[in-house]
Amino acid sequence: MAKIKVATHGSKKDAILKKAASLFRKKGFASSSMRELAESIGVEAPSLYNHIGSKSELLQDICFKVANDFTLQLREVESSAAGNTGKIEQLIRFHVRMMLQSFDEVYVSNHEWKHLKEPHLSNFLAQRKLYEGKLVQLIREGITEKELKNLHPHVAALTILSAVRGLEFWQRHKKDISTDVLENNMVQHLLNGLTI
Amino acid sequence: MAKIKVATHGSKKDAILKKAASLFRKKGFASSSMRELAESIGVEAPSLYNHIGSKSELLQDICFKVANDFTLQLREVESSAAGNTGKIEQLIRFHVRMMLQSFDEVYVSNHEWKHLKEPHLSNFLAQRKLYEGKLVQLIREGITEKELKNLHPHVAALTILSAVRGLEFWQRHKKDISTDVLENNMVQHLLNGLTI
DNA sequence: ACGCAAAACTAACGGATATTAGTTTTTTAT
DNA sequence: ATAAAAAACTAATATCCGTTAGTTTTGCGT
Repeated sequence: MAKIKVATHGSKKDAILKKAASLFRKKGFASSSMRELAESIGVEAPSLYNHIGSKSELLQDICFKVANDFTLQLREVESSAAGNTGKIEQLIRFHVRMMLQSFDEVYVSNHEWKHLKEPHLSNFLAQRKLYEGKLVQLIREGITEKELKNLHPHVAALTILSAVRGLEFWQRHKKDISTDVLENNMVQHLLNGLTI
Repeated sequence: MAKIKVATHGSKKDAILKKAASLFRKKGFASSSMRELAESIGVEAPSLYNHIGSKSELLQDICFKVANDFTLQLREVESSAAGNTGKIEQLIRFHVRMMLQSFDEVYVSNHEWKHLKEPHLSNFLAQRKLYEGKLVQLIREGITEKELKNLHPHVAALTILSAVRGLEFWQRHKKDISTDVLENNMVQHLLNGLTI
């Protein structure tokens, strides 16, 4: 009866993916049913299968879209003229923007990846590990070149990645503060510390 | 046939809770079945109900045990003689230790609380909000008293809490580094920053 | 206006789930 | 040793899930 509403320049699958990201974020992948997803779109569950292959495929598409965005940005940062500290700063700012602009998708990618099926699960984890490794290397070089304190590079990388990830809790206060100020605060805290 | 193995000074329910925390962490609450849990203990699923009320109850017990531990520690820190910065440092160190010593439970509390049923869900969130609020207040006072940089207190609190939370990814490297060094690294990074 | 493809629908299947009921075995207390 | 209580078992129920099959409706190109 009802038809799937498509945004301009978006396929029906894209419309489904958007709703799926929202549902998966709110209820978790395993607790979200195709019937619920269909209802949120205004259609019966089997109708979805005219546009998608399976429930798993939705999760894959969401997770890898996010992972690819970050991988792409990392490449861009790496080829920039900035120093190590500057590159790290660029990455922090990108994470902040992504979290605010694609909240549902980033959240799902961060929280629900463990429900990916093989071989996608392994691919995803490998991509994450690669990303993390590159950041560790940036920090390591920063330490070598006396830009950064001599902290354990893995711990520092984890601290940075986790801190930006924590912006998922920021959604409620979104209107209190602009994206710029938020970026600046995170960069200031993570690079220069909290104490005076 | 088989009996539930109980640790010294622990009830059978405690033994179940320990296994449940491990299972829920690995597979997520919604994707963990009572049959799986029973199997990991070496018993049939219905036998569990001689010791517990429901699957939900397991999650509640895990989440509130962790929440209470943190709330209790917060009270202790508040009544200490340390300054604001010192109190924040104590909290960071406690988070690190909790994450390493009660990994499964803290992880489940952090990731699976959304599957709590009312009124427990509301209680849990209220308790978290209270905890977060107290930390924000510590930071606010630190800023007023010129101990801390003038950052947005909410953002700083979120950064700290998220960073320690991120130690869940540290499990793989656990043996690389001692708890003390890890604590020191986190405190140093979050309070004094990464740059020299 | 008409035909065809896209996309909606209804009905249904096989399987998994938490939990209950009822029964048997095991442990504990006297 | 024996009775009572605790805790295991088997069987079963009702519900929900992802997905398929088959059918009807919709909408676009001619």
